[in-house]
Amino acid sequence: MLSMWMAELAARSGLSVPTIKYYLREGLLPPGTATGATRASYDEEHVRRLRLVRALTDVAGLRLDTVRQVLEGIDGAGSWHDAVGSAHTRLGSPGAATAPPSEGAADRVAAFLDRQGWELGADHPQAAVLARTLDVLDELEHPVGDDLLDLYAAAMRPVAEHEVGAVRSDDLESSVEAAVIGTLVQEPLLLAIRRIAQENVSRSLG
Amino acid sequence: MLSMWMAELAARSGLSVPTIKYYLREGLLPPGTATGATRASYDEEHVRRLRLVRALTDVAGLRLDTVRQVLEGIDGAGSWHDAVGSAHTRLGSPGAATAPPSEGAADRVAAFLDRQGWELGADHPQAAVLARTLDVLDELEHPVGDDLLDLYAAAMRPVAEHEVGAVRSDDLESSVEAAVIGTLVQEPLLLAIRRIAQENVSRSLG
DNA sequence: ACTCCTTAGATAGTTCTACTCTCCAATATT
DNA sequence: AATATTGGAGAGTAGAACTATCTAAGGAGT
Repeated sequence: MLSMWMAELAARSGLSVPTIKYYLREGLLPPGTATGATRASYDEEHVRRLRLVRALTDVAGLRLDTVRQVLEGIDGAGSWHDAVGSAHTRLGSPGAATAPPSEGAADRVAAFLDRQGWELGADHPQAAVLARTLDVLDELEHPVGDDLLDLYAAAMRPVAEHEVGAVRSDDLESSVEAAVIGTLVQEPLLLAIRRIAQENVSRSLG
Repeated sequence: MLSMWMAELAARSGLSVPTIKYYLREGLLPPGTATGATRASYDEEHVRRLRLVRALTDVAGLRLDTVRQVLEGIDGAGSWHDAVGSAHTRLGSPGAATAPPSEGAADRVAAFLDRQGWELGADHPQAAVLARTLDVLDELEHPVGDDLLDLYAAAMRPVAEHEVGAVRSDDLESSVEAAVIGTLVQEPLLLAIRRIAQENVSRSLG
């Protein structure tokens, strides 16, 4: 099964032919190899790419233009670190345009990163998400303390170590793709488990 | 500042008057107390509610109809556990309609919950999210092992205990609202910290 | 060679979400 | 009395993600 036509690509990916054409137009799927003016053949890579696109939209909840940027990052990345960094740079927060964080929140985030021994440009999007979320929690009169941030960090440190260590492949291309999957598609697992844990803890406390 | 008119509610919440009217129509904001045929007065609760709505859309990334369902859960909940359970029941996955999970994935989730000593109806939405995500990861040829699930559970257990323990208020109403905030609005904090941790671990490994 | 079917490529239309605008009559305010 | 604001209802709009239609060019079977 080295190559296939559009109809089979649609069948293998579970998407309709018009949807795949739309993804081609939007630059989410590289064009097939043209075998004439009205024919192009696709291969296994195209099937994988389409499945990844759907995972990033349906499971990770990304918008298509974000998916496109993340995929461009995959295609251009030279290492695991590049790929993850590139993906994170393009992510920001799930919702709408983020207002700039307050100075106080930015300072708290800087102190937090310092406490954890983590280096990160202060202009990194995830630092901005952190600071902005702290602001929103303050506005909701539900401020979170530095102890919670440190607890989150303590919880995520071994998780991150395991996840990064799990992707030790010689194949750079698939390793880079695995980085994005491991970061974005596994997020719902972590959140679902947190929710389940919360429900069980709260039940056990009456 | 016991009560205010629409114009001031708009100013205090940062939303436009038409948007607030829209939220009233959609049942996201309870109506003010009418003081005549063309006048209604709003209070501090309305300001808080509007801020919560924006936090749930902008920060937690929920859609408005999901927000409405979650808020209805708050208004009807009798306990922390009820509120969180109700919110989780209405959440499902971030993206589109979820296909039913495979039998194998459902079995793995059941075994996982059993290993962790967690009780949860097999029909609980978060269990379905878990199973469905496992299926998607398999389809992406990026299967995750039970060890990762157990690692996530070990990481989330102390987090959940701290979070649930942090909400010990005598005021039931604000406690129930705090449950939803603590669950949903704090999610971006956890995810951002995971991403930052991943980047630092991967940098430290070269 | 002839007919039928599929495809690439382009354009236009649809559905859904979350607003945003416009009106109107009924008040408040000045 | 003149002006401004509000509640309520309906229509209109912008963006995202498809979906449908059309055309011309191949290719497949006979």
